[in-house]
Amino acid sequence: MSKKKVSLKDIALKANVSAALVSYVLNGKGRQNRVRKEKAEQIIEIAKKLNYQPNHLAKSLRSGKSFTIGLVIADISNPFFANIARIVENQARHYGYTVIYGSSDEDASKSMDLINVLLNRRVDGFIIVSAENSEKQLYYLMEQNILFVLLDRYFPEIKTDYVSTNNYKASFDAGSHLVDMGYKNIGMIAYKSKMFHMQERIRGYREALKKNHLPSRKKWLQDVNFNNVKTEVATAIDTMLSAIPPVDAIIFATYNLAVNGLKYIDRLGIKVPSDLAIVSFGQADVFDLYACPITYVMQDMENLGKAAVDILVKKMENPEEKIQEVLYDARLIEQESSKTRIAASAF
Amino acid sequence: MSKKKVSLKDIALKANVSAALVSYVLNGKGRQNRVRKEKAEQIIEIAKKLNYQPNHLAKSLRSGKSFTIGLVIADISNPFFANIARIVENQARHYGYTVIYGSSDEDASKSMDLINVLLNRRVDGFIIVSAENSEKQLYYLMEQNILFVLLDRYFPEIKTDYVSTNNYKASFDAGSHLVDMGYKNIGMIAYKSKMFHMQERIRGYREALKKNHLPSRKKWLQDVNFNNVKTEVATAIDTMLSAIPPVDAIIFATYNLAVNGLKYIDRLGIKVPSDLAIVSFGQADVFDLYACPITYVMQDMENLGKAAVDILVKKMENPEEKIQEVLYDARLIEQESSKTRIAASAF
DNA sequence: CCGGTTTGCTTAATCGTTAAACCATTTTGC
DNA sequence: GCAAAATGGTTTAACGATTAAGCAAACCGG
Repeated sequence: MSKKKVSLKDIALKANVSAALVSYVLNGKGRQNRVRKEKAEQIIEIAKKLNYQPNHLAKSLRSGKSFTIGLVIADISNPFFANIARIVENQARHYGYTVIYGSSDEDASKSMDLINVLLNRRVDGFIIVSAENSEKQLYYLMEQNILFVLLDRYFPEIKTDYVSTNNYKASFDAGSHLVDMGYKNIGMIAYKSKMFHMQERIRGYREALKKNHLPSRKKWLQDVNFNNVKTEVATAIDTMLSAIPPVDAIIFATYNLAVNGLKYIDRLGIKVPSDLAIVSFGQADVFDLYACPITYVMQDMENLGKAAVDILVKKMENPEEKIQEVLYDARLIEQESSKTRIAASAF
Repeated sequence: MSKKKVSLKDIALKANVSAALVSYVLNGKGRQNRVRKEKAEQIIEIAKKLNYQPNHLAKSLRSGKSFTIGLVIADISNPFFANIARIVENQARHYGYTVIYGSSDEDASKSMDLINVLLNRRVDGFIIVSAENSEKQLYYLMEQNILFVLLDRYFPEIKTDYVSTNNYKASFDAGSHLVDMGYKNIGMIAYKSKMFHMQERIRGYREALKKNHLPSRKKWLQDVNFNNVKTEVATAIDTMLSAIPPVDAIIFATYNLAVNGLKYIDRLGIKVPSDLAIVSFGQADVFDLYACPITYVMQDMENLGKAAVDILVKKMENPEEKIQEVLYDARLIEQESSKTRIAASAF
C-alpha cells in the first residue's frame, strides 16, 4: 500500500522527543502538559513537513469512540432516501463524524446483518430507516445500550428517539385538498404493510373522507405487495376504475407506487386530471415533468436529515439526554394533476 | 455505550486458554496451529454464548487492512450516481468490504478533503468519480501508492485503472439516430467542462453530423456552467431556437441538463417531438413518464459499478495486477421524443 | 543552601487482535 | 533407547495513539 504512513513515532524520532509529547502537542494539549513553546512549534513543523495524518483506527481503538455513524436505509435508489443520505452525510461531517451507509432493501434480516457489520466496525450510533418487522433488532440495540435514532419511520409502541413526518396530517391534507377541488370518489393505493407511517397515511385518507361526509368504499382503497409493485398496481387501478362508482382521484402513498401507477395510467390512455386526478407522496423531478405536473406531498428532507444527526450526536455526547420525538409537517405542492374538477358528464 | 463488548480475552479467561489460541480458533486457523479439536469446539461454544463480535478496528490496526473502500462521488442526488452507489456497495459487501461514501459536489477541493478523511480512516482503496480539475489529487494518490479506480469519468493522459462508458460512441449513436429519424438541425447542450467524458460526448455529436454531411453551427452547440444550470439552459435553448435556421432536435449531455431543459421547454409550450425532438444522457423514471417519453442513452450501470469493485479488489489482493481500462457501450433507448420527423411546413 | 514547587520531559500501560517465537510433553523412527 | 518430530499450547511484541504516573533538573523563598 502507501509506502509507509507517518506515525507519531516517526515525528518523535525526528524531533528527538517521545511519542507522547508529540501526541500532546498535536492535540493542542501542549500548554497544559507543560511543553516548551519552541519544542511545540518544532514538532508541529515536522508533522507538517512529513504530512502526518493521524491513524483514526488507532485513535478509535484507544478511545472507544470511532466518530462514525451507521446509516441504515431501505433503498438509496429512491430519490427521497438518496437526498436524505446526502443531507445526513453533510450534517454528520459538520460534527466531525463519518457516515457508513448500507441498504436493507426493506428486508429485516438484511438490516440486522448490516447492523452487525457496522457494530463490528464500532460505529458510535445508528440512524435507521426501519424495514418491516424489524422491531426485534431495535429492542436488541436498546438492551445493548447502543444509541440510535429512527428516521422517517417509527414504531409508536417503542420508546425511542425518532424524526419523522406527520404522515397522518399530510395524508389528511392531501385528501381534503382533493375534496376541495371537487373530487368525490377518492381512492388510495398504499403498500400492504403494518408499518406505522403507512397506516397513518391510510388513516389520514380515511379521516379526510369521513370529515367531509364522503363515502369510503372498500374497492377504493387498494394495497399492494412491495415485491410485486408493477403488476399489483395495475390490478389495483383496474379495480378502482371499474368499481361502481369508479374513482375520480387517486392518492399514491409512495413515490414508487406513483411511478408505476402513472406508467400504467399512460398505457391506458387515461388523462390527468380530466379523467383522473392524482396526488402522490414522495418528491422527484418526475412530478414536475409529467405530462400534467403532479400534486405531491413534500416532506421536509433538510430538517428530517439534520435533526436525526443532531439528536444522535447530542445523545452520544450525553447519553442521559431525554428521548426526542420529532414530527415535521409536510407541505402539499399543488399542481395541475389535482386542479378543480370540471364535471365531465351532464348532471 | 454498549455495556461492555466481549473481547478475545474474555473468552480466553472462560476457556482457560490464552487469547492467542482463541484468535487462532475463531479465525479457522485452529488446525494449522495444532489446537485440539475439543478445545476448539469449546472455544467456539463460549464465543457463541457470549455473542462475541470481533473488533474490526483492532483487526485493521494490527493487520494494516481495513476491508473498507472509499467511494467518492460527485452528487448522490443524481439518480445515476445513486444507483451506482447501490451497486458498488452490494458488490463490495459481496467481497467482505464495507463502503464509506462521500460526495464532492463536483468540487475538486472538497474531493481532496474527503479523500484525506477517508485515508485517515485507513480505507484500503478508492473508487472515484472525479470532479473537474482533480488530476493533481490522482497523481498524489499514485505517488503514495494508494490504490484507486476511476469510475464513469477518467483522464486519458493519466495511466490508471478506470471503468467508464464509451461516451463518444454513445453520443455518435444518439446523433446518428436523430439523423436517421429525419432531423437535420441538431443541437446539443453540454456542460462547460474540460473533462474528457463531456468532450467525448461533444465530439460524438460533431462526428455524427459530419459523417452525415449535415451542417454544424456554432449556435447549435451550447455549453452551460454547472453552477447556474437553470438560467443558462434557458438561455441556451432560446439561442438555439432563434438561430437561423433553428434547431429541430436537441441532445442533452446529462440528466440534470435534460431535467432543466424539459422544464423550460414545457414553459415555452413547445411540443416534443413535433416542434423539437429530444435525446438525453442519463436515465431515470422521468424519461419514461414525460408527456412524450424521452429517448435516452442507457449506461450499463450494473457492469460499471461491479467492474469498478472487481478491479479494485483484484488490485488490492495483488498490486502488481496490470492496469485495466474498461469501456462499456451504452444502449440507446428509443422512445417517442425522437420519432420520425414529419415535415411541419410545406416545402 | 535546603525543602518544596515548577518545568519539561519520559515511561509504561492500555485498547483488541494477530503472528512469530518459544517451550514443554509425547510420539515416532530406526 | 535416543534423537528427531509432532502435539498443544503460552509468551511476547507489535499495530498507533492516548494518558496517568513518574522522574530529573531548574528554580524559588526564607
